[in-house]
Amino acid sequence: MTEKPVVRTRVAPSPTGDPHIGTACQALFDYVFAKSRGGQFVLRIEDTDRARSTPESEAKIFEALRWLGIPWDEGPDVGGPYGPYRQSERTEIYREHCRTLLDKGHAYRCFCAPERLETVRNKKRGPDERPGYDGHCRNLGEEEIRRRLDAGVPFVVRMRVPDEGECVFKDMLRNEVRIPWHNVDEQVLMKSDNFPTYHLANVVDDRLMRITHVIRGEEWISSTPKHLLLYEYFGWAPPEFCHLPLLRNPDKSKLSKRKNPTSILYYREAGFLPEAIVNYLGQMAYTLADGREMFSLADMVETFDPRRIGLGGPVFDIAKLTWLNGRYLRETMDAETLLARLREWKLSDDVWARILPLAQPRIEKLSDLVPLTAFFFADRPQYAAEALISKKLDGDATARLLRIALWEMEKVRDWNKETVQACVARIAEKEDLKLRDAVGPFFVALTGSPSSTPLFDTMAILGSDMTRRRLQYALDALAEAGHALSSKKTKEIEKDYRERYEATS
RNA sequence: GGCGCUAUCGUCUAGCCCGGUCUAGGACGCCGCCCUCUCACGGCGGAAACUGGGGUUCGAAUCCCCAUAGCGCUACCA
Repeated sequence: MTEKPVVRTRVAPSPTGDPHIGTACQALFDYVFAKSRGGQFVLRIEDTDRARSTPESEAKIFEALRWLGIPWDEGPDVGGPYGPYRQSERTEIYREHCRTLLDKGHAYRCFCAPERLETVRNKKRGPDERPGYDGHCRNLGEEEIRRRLDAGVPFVVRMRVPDEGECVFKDMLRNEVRIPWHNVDEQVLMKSDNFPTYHLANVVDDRLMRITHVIRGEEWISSTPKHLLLYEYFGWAPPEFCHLPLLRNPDKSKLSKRKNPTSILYYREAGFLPEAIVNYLGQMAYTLADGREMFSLADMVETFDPRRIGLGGPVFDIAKLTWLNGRYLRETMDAETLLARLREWKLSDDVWARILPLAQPRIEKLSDLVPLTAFFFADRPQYAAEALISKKLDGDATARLLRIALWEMEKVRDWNKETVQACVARIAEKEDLKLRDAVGPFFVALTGSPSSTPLFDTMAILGSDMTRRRLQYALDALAEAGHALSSKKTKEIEKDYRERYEATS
């Protein structure tokens, strides 16, 4: 009797920015699938992009998933038998596997300069041409390779892809997917910094970590042939593939922070409950057979049937999430529980201990306190859009300032009073504004009033996610008041921003 | 442009695999009414969808083909 291998799934986020609601959704389905089959769920950190990955972002992923209550059996923080679970700690493994491919002739070194690749990429290609790389270094002679290696010419390793035939694979949720090999790019496997790309690392790790079911976003369908080919090159049996539809913005495009709050931590700050979010996410492209709309993670595990996963990309609708959240608040807790939850959230002595020193000098009666500090506990402060505008800064200038601030603040890694102050000061300087004038719109956007607790302390307490969300709200308010940043205008600002801010940073 | 995926109310969806029971069901949002010291909750009701065209069939939301549309991928990002 052959024993069926234990079902193992994984979520493999890359720690570049805020923990994304889409990652949570994918993690949820991976988790539920594994658990419904008595299996294990693994968290792996894909930090092979060393330019963009940060430890702060990784920590936020743990925090967000833990807060949501989706536990992992193995991961960088808890360990496990197939570690390490952080790709940056597995580089030697990838290098070995890369050597194998090179030795077997399944991969080749490419010495092309980035500039050349740029040209190749931008060249308009005919319908019969392979996308991506043009195969320039595909058949270099031994000698030629040696010569460049000796000369220290930087190179990448690319996988070889057949010219003929097609890749046919079965997706758990779809019929056969057929993609002609001819349309598959000869992807880079090893970058010139000697780090692997997603494609190599992902296949090697899934194999070594005994992943049986790759449940991931639909955006990966077109890369699946590459992955399958790698399994074949290594002589490994591939796992099952299951591509989940992507969460969408209200305009149906892939869910993005441009158009929606996507940071899980923002939802926490705004007062959403983890069980409501998990429940709502479970409703994205999925329904329980009995039609229940309120269900827990355990309910989902108990009844999970992957065949009930729909394939249309669901729009992430905050209004409906809000309604569901309200049901949890009023139907699942008594006053005592609610109070405990409120304390767990923000109404704690710890938080008050940070707020009080800012508020005390500004009150004359005890009764002044709550009105003065209410905005700390709100999601969107209430104010008229005109309040954001001043003589020094008209509506358009304010919009520009806030837009730039949003970009700059994304880059603040360790969010505290000092870093945030430096950030705003830098913007004021670059925009040639006195700090005093620049700060006005921030006060209103963040606190709802031009006079309030000190800005930078306030920002530190609100936190990165909520601060940035409120700036976005302010931008929305300005847009409604006739100061919308068109996408053209935004592009102009962004170009200008990149030139003036990044060169010197 | 190329390749791929998808397609039921504005949104999340049931139904589709195993055609008739679908005058297409539920939920969010919206509107109206009721409850009520206000508001909210709750209750009741309403407007609102099978993308189009061809087949197959006695019969198609359900099966097939084409068109269209949306989305994704098309990086030394994942």
